[in-house]
Amino acid sequence: MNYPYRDQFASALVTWFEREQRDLPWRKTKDPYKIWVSEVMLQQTRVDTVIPYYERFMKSFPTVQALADADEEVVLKHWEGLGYYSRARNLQSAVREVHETYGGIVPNTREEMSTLKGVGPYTAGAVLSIAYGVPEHAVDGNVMRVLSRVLNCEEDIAKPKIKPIFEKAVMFLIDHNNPSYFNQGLMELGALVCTKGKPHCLLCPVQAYCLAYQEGKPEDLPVKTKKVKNKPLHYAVVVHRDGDKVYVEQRPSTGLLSNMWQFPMYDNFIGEPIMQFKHVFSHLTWHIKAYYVTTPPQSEGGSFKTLQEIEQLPMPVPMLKILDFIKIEMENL
DNA sequence: AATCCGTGGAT
DNA sequence: TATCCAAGGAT
Repeated sequence: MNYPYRDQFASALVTWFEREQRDLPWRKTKDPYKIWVSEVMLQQTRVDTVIPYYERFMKSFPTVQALADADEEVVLKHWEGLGYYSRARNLQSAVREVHETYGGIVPNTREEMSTLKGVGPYTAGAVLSIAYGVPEHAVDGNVMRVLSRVLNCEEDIAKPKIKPIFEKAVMFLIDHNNPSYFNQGLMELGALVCTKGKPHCLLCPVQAYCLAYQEGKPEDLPVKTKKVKNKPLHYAVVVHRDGDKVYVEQRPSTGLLSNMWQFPMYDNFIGEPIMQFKHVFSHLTWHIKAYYVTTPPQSEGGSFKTLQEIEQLPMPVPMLKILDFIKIEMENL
């Protein structure tokens, strides 16, 4: 590293974070378990979205033991609407591992943490630094963007080989007196000041130490290529009704929306749809036509349940839309 | 290395 | 409307 502002950068960043940090629920604690839960929820998910989920989750599962003892279905219900549902299953699996193998104490080394399901390089570093004060890197999307500017890196940060470079950079820059505030400061700076569109350089505490700013083109960074093609899929979702009960089934334990509940999905169906809409995922789009029938389902494995029972089951957002519709429909019977 | 895995807000 | 993408990880 030939970056000349190491100590000044770290000092200015930590001082700024002490003064400007947002008041967030998970910043009221140093409980490693609670920090861990927050970090998993925050993966690829916005702060404002996470807050109510985090509050509700902590009321129901305030400790490692509480989450370890919970039913998976109840945990998934708490995750409903957050997306990436494998996070919830992996988190509970890992928490059970901590409960059984580590006596309920979240391990404080990267080696041990990294063995836990759903804990990757970022989450391990975040928990270690924030909860335990261990000087470990926690490089997320914010940090990639901030460092690409501070270090004036013109490489394509979408390339997998770049991230380890920034992890080494953090280990070089990190404030050993306050790894927690250094890492959080880096992320907070990316969220509030060093934003992706037009960064607010006039408000930046490390403007004087930013190589891209010195070059006069911080808004041209980072360079990031990517193209994800979204594949359209057409489905018929059929609501089989028998009296006051409706047929629901659980999705497989692997793949898209694993273990979530749904109304049966078919490639095609004859009749007049009660509603139709599209639901966009990261890499595919469901084009849904929903149908209402009083005939038995073709599929097996599910069962007829009342709406009150169905409301207790974790369902993905597109199924919740259909559920809302038939709730109104069946109230009028 | 490239894909898969959700959702909703911002532009 | 289309695109990006937000405190990533698993395969």
